[in-house]
Amino acid sequence: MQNETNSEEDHKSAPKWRRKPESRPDEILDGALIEFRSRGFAGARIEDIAKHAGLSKGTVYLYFSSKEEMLKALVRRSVLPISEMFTDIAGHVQDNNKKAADVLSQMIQIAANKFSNHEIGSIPLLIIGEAGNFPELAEFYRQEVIEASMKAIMTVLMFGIQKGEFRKCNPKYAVRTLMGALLMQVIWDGTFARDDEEPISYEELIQSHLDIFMNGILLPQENS
Amino acid sequence: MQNETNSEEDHKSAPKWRRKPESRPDEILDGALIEFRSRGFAGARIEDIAKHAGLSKGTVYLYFSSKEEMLKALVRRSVLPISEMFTDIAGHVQDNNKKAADVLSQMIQIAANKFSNHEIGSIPLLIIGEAGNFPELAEFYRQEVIEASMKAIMTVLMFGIQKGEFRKCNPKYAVRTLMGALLMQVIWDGTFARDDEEPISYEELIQSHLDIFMNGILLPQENS
DNA sequence: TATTAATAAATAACCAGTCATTTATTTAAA
DNA sequence: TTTAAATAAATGACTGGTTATTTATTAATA
Repeated sequence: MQNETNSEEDHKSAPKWRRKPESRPDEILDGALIEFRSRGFAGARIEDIAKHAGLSKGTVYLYFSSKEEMLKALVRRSVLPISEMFTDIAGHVQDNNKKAADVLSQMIQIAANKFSNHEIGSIPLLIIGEAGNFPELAEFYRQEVIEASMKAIMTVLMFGIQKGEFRKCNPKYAVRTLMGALLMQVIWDGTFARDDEEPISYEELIQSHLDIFMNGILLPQENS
Repeated sequence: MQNETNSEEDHKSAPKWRRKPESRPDEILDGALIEFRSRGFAGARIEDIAKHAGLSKGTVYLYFSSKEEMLKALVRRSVLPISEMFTDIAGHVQDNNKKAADVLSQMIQIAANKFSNHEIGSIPLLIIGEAGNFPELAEFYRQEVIEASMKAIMTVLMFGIQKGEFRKCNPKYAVRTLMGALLMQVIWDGTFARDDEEPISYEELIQSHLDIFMNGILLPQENS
């Protein structure tokens, strides 16, 4: 991640070389995530967070004005890729001639992929633990991640029902059936999984889950 | 918030001071749950917990030796009814001639009922937030609640497969499909639900969920 | 040198847990 | 029955340790 150093001396113009790397705030957030998750927000010590980034306590205040600001930045950082992904996919549903079931499968698989990344999957767990202290943050996450995701999924569900591909169902509840297993896996990994055991395979879980869900929601059809 | 007067005779009630009732530890735990959930374990103040029970700080130490002890007692209190319930039900599966699907439905409905009780449903959320600080507690909950529940459900699933009632599936994953929606609802209620909106109906959600799940897992049959 | 980055030390709150003291209730002597 | 110990329950000021944030100082770069 180093920029080309001042091998080419340029005194006045060009990108200024700084010891402060661009990635510094990100590195601090990485440490913050680790500490927030393992000690809780109140229990996490700034000094420990700094240590993860190879800095001393005071230095993190050059990048974040407070502990709370770190938490907010952490959540913000995790949110963008998710909502983008979903609205993007949903926008293409009606255009192509894919089956709704395939679109749905694809969405869940992509989501599973995202959330299997610790940096993204840990955030909902953090919010669950801190929602009482930071209700605005929980509300933000609800809107930007959960409701955006639900909306995208419900769109496809309704589309599938409309087409006669899916049985009639209430998408408001069906979406919870669909997302629940994924959430459960995220929580399992971040809370209950032990080091000494074979981890649950996201891939197999999602495959099994989609198999049951699709079988449960598809209308029996002669052929297509 | 005054005491119900003593059963024996007493002429005047002095509001300032109350005799130690048997229920006192439970009242303290109720307050602890509220504070732990809204501030996190580290952020919760003993004085606030005490206030919920109408006591002063020092008094809670007559009942619990430390904050950590309160947390442990809180989890312990919530655990017993759950595991009892499940092992009890599972034990009766093979005896009667119910369909596996009906047994499963019943189990999920009973579980939903239990977890819709705030005192029980809040505990997994608490553990998710504090698993890093109290790994033994997370492990305890995993074994006593999650694995006990999973085991009971998987028993019924395997029974249903064996009977030819259910399609072949891997119970290890199917149980996650089944429990996930319930977990999602618990988290929704405890983390993201707003006061200004119609709450999601457990009953309707579970009905929809079971409908999809059963439809997804049942073998098509002529008649029964 | 001037400026920015980083640090280490200092400050100011905060709060778990303790304990000397107060208050209600019970016991039993008068 | 009245009254005065004795006991049980509850209190809240206080202590000690911890840590977020600020400030003074040093180091590195342009």
